Amino acid sequence: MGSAELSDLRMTAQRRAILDELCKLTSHPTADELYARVRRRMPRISLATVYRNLDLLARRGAILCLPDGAGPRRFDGDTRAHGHIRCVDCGRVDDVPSPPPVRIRKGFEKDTGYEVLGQRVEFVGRCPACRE
Amino acid sequence: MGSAELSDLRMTAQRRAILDELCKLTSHPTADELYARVRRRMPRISLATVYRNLDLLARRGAILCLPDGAGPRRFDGDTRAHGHIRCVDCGRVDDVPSPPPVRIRKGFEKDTGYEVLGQRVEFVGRCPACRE
DNA sequence: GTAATTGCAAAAATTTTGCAGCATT
DNA sequence: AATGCTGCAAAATTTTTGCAATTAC
Repeated sequence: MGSAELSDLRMTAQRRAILDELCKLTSHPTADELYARVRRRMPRISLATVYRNLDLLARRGAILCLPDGAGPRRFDGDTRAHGHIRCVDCGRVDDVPSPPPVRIRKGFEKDTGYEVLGQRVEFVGRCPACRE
Repeated sequence: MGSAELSDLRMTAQRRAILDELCKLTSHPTADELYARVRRRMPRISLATVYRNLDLLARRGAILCLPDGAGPRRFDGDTRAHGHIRCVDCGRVDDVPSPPPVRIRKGFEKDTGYEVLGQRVEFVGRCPACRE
């Protein structure tokens, strides 16, 4: 949702449905899971359309991409500041309160020559189900 | 290198070569790039062996896996505390000084039920070459 | 009307697996 | 000797792309 630069995109029914379903979910779905959901409303949509839209939306900051060390990427429709915790065993991702932003040392931007755009903090752990 | 639990692994020539090349590189290579390197010393090694070893080593914390939003995963042989900055345009990853650890609020562990094992801070930005 | 977007199918890219033989412990 | 590991080839998984038709602007 929200404040991102979507004005250069045409709002098709498919795009709206994808965005809508993603924002409705709190489960950080993979492209395939989201496809299954959207297909219930729109049976003829293709997986390629889901991928294409997730890519476009993520590029514009309208959604978040949460890559994992293994398995498919996950996506998050909630772009408000918040952190994530990911289970090392099953890959599940949950939200955690917004971690305080890490202060960037002046010198590191100068040393690396990078223009810094943002930062991500992610915790890794073991979820309740996998702790047993 | 170092302090990880490798005692349950047999130290084969392939494993040693993979670990050695990865630790020598500071470029956070993909599995395929690493394969190309190791193959110069050991022409008959297979890509499957590289993947299998990267997986085993990462699981034990002997190396780090740095998944990206798009494209293949990258790996890091340096497990000492340090952060990363990734270019949004070309995917290149560089090291930055160790960011201070984020203090975990007591309640969030209790709320989520997760056992917290660690945390990752990653900056995103635009590298010198892509800024032009 | 124009150009972005779509569905479909096919391909590409990335990663994993089965298996028989080999090597480390 | 036992069992983990390897190379090879094949498969599985995940993601991207070509193209003609469709649709938003």
